[in-house]
Amino acid sequence: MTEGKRAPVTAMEVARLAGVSQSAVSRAFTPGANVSAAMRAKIMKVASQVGYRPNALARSLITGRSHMIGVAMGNLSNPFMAAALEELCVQLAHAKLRLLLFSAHHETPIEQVIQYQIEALVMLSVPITEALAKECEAARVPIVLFNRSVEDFEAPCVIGDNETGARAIAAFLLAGGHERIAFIGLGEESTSSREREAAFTAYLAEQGQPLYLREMAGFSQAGAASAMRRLLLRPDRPEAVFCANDHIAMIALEVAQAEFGLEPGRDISIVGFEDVPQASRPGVSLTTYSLPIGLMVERTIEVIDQLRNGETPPARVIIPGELIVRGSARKPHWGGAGRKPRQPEPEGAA
Amino acid sequence: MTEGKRAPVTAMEVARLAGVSQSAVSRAFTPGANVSAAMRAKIMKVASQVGYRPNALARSLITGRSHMIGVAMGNLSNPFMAAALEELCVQLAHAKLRLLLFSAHHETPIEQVIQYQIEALVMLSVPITEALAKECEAARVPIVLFNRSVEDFEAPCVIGDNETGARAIAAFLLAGGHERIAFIGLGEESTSSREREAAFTAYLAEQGQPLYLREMAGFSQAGAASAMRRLLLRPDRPEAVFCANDHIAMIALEVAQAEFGLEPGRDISIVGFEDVPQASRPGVSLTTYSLPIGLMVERTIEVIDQLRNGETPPARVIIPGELIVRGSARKPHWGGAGRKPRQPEPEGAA
DNA sequence: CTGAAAGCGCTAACAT
DNA sequence: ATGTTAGCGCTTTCAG
Repeated sequence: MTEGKRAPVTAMEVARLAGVSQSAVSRAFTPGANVSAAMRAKIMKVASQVGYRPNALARSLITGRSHMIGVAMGNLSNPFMAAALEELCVQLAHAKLRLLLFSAHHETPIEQVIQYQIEALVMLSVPITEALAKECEAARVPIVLFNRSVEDFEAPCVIGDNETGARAIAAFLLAGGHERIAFIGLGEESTSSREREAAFTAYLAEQGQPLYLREMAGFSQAGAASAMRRLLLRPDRPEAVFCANDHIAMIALEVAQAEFGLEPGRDISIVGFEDVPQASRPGVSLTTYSLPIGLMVERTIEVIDQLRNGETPPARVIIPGELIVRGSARKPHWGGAGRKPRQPEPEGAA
Repeated sequence: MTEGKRAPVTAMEVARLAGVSQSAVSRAFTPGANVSAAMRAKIMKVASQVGYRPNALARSLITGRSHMIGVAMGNLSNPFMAAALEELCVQLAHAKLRLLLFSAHHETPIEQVIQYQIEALVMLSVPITEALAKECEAARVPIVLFNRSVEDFEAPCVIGDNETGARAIAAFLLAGGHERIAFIGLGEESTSSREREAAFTAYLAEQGQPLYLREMAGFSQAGAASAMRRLLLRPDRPEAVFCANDHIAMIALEVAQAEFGLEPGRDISIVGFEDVPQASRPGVSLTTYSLPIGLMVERTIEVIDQLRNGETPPARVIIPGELIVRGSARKPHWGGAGRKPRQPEPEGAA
């Protein structure tokens, strides 16, 4: 260990080198502080020479604001989750907040995260466990739910307009003249899936054409594929299938094409929810209800900021989307529900 | 603000309540410390009653170890990246390390992350910019490259065996009797793409059958699609296309099917690299070279730990994969390169 | 506007 | 084995 592991530069050293007090250095690095321009310039010069960077940990310790936000994520193989996390990452950075990531599955101990003095916890489409809720309450860490509703626990949530979306899809399928209409859900733990299903079946029932069949995909690719297979193996297979999200819908699409030789949009209609980037790809062309991730994240950060400032955010922020008609489902003859499909946008591949 | 925002419990308070010194409380919460079982029990009891949790920030300040690892991610729409991040998240948590996430694009200021005293920075398949390298060097934050090689900057990296993989694919395609063989790369910034291409073309040349065409996808879905279109629009279109990664390959597959009516494996052969979860789906069935993400992440964390302990990790860790033969490319008649395809594994859909 | 002094909550020598 | 005493690097009164 003869390695010259020189200690990192502190404000004290900068102060000495600049011939000023240590608190002057602190002020120089504090945006709205009471420092003369001359002093600040002098300090900044020395600081950059020696490569000084304020220690955020020490600062947080004294200000009581860590600027860190915990994010609990579920399975990233759902492209919507990946997109949401990415957007959250960008917008949090823009709001000068750090993102402390952990996996909600795999039993990551939440207390480990809380110990880092996070100022809020965002649940990315994952359920709140009893233990987690208690820990957060005790530590006074507010929780924000993204793309998921509250259940027994009280917390603000930011979600897409599941009801309007599911009803729009039901109307679209009915208008397309479909008779046997099925639904593939995610699972009972998913509030989004439940809400979408409820609104969907309610609308169908209102129109005197109740849901034909119902399957659950669970949270695996294989589960989604088997759910679709069960549907298509029926003697009278459904004419249309509404899937609780695009991820399931895309798998359903593949099963219909690859295993049953059905052409989506002609032999069978498949509709998703969320409008993930892949949905617009040539080989997918999924009809779906879009959820504006950018806006959802924006509102989420607003909620976080309110929480950080001791204000009371709305209990429930619902973001409207729109029906995106592409090729995976037969269109009504009058050609009209929803807007015209969006163009594929530039999307990363690295 | 009449709200009872009681301050969080400190070790001092616990000490008072338990009638012991504050350092005793500290010791009680330090695994290998010199405390009697009785004292620890007494303290733990009081602590849990008042909901005390040690402040990790204060601890880090004094120990000089934040236990935080910065992770710079690129575009998560590439499923391999999503899977890698997820695995990293789980394994870092298991190693008692926190994951501070930020986006390498969108110019997130790296210094903001460094100020949090991260102990290492993992670059998830994203390039190191000049500025970033300098900042990290000055702050003495070691960098680890994941799925990406070094270029002008010196840093340990953990990568898949691009050379062996690309050569295996080339051999497989040659054995399949393909003559016009093309390559779609990611872009010159991607070292993985470059390495895979180099080994691929080298092997083809060695066998006296040089690469037929070469296109670049760039980092967008649209770019990958157009690259494939350019290839297929040729009067003598390629018989086989090797794509630098599965993400590109899956888009190429869709373009071939949806826009040109070609059946992969019969009319055209398409091969990817990495073996993402989607590659095994029924409608995709992509022949590819698998990269074991779990192992790659494991080795990455080993490197991080060495760095944290002042040891010198290997400059380059290369993880072997294996050729996964599925249906997207014509197989050799002698039926033999590579192993039999893996079964689809349970994979999240939430 | 600037400097001195008092901590933030905790760990790590020191004593005992 | 336990308590006492210094700080970690910084912000924030409080004087001047």
